[in-house]
Amino acid sequence: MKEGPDIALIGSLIGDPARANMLTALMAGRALTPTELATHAGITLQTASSHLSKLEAGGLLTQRKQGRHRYYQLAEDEVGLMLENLMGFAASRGMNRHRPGPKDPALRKARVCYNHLAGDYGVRMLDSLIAAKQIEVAGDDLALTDAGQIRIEALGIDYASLKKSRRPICRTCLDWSERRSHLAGSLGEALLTLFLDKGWAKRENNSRAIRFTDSGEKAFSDLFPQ
Amino acid sequence: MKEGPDIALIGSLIGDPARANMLTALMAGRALTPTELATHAGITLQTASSHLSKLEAGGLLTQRKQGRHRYYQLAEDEVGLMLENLMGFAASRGMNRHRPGPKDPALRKARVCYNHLAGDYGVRMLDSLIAAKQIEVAGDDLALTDAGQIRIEALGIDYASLKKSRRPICRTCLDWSERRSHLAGSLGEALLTLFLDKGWAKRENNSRAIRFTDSGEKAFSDLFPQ
DNA sequence: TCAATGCTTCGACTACCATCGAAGTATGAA
DNA sequence: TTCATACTTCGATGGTAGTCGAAGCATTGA
Repeated sequence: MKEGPDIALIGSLIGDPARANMLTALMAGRALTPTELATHAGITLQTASSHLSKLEAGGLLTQRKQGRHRYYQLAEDEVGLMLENLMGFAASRGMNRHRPGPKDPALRKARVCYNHLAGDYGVRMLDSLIAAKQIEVAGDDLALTDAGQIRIEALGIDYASLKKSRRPICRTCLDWSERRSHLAGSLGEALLTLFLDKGWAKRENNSRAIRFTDSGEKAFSDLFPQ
Repeated sequence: MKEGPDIALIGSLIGDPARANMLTALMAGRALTPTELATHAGITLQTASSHLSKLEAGGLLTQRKQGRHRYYQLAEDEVGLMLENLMGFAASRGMNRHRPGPKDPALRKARVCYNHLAGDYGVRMLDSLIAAKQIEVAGDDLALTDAGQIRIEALGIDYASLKKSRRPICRTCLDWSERRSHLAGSLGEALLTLFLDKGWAKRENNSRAIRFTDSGEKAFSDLFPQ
């Protein structure tokens, strides 16, 4: 056995179906009680309690007591991202139980993935950019075209500062509800920041869902026609 | 409860320590044989074979046959990325394997690895041989010096027949309980055989543990002082 | 043809863990 | 105080998966 991070520990935590169901339920972002999570997972409260303490000990969940309830939620954003990544991978392998993606329609429509836009809107945005030849596909990689550069500068995004960073400007990120790629990288982040700054959309609190305003919907459709 | 990609399936694949070790070993990018992977994971070939077919069925690995060897490697780049992501997460949580290796103290002290001596005693033996300049370290490889050759012949090991074989005489093998190298190769095998033949040590049955007799302990310490 | 090597399959064993009933603890309400 | 709710802990059970020995199959080399 070599040195290195213990992926087996995390794997075994996620590997139990009951625990995986609870984690999936918690990915909507809301905090849930053991009773709720037990029904999500189809197990009794005692069993759920045992699972939850293991997940907490493993650093995946935190709990807070409130009256006689205990609320569990994902420990940090990082946990949600790690799970999202796993789900994307699983979905790409056709490892679906029933219907991929979050149950919550709001999450399915638009949500934060890492720091960029995911969900139906995220996929549509990338499709539209490619169709307009502002982003080019080269194998698994994406590249911003000259037209694309002009376009994002017109939107008020500082291309020079994106270029300066070591991070890739455009990257694909597999969307686990849509099973298709959306736009990640520093440009993905800059675009989401733009939407939020312009007031076109805002994050739901305690959730990774993003809600577009009416004017935001319109602006988005104009910018990224289908 | 039933929607969403099946992260439990992947989790359980990664969740077994033996499989996690194999995957970690394969993250270097090279294709490895079942035999190699078995030693990496510290399990027998049979067990490794069973794990490998599960990993292949799960889409994490592919194999190709080449002569009488089978080479396993990560199925696609995506798999490596997913694992890297997991490792990054695990590392960020400080989830490093705190106590690697077998629980059983006897196994930790001395055991068979492949066909040579591993565990604390295995590491000590190699250290001692290097300190006595009977084995030379050259990068990842080991070489028997002239002094070493004389020494092992004095012990009654037939150097000529070792030389004849195609197998390397000295090889390093990473010790999964000690996290350091011990001596493998035909010399490693010959030395273990010597210990067993002289009655200094014997294999516990139904285990890979090796138990040294009192006289064997003494002889070992004389031969390989710390 | 025979022997050696590399690997898989089969069968049996064992250890672990998820599971749930029952009992115990904590909080809040009547 | 007494009861109800929410949850945890304990103990027992059962199923499953990891493990290895033995045997079988395939390839290579002599």
